[in-house]
Amino acid sequence: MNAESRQPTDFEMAVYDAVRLVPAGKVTTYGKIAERISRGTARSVGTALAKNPYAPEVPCHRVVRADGSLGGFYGETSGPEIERKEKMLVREQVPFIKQGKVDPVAFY
DNA sequence: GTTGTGACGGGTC
DNA sequence: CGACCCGCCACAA
Repeated sequence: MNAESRQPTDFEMAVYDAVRLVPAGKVTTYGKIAERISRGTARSVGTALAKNPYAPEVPCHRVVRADGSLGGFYGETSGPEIERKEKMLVREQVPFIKQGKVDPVAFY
């Protein structure tokens, strides 16, 4: 195994586990994940997902920011990956207020 | 133990 | 609306 890759910590495992519980057609926020696992905050959750070694096994694309913006995808805060993320959500019938913004009613 | 970084959140201007 | 600032927690060097 490469020295660059490391094993996920208990906190990160808890984050990935919580994200897996998010059903298709719904989204959740980084803060909600933090509250659900009762560990850390949106910051730490975002950092953990950024390293997400379980993608796409873990539907990290269903995790968005509290303001409805998509946040990031595959370590990219913007770019073609983000557009792909939005496409995936639309494909799962997730309601959008406008391009790049998810409807808060879809928050799980 | 200290410092810097990050896919955040809320508040202020 | 956007831009800016501060606080928050977890992690690596």
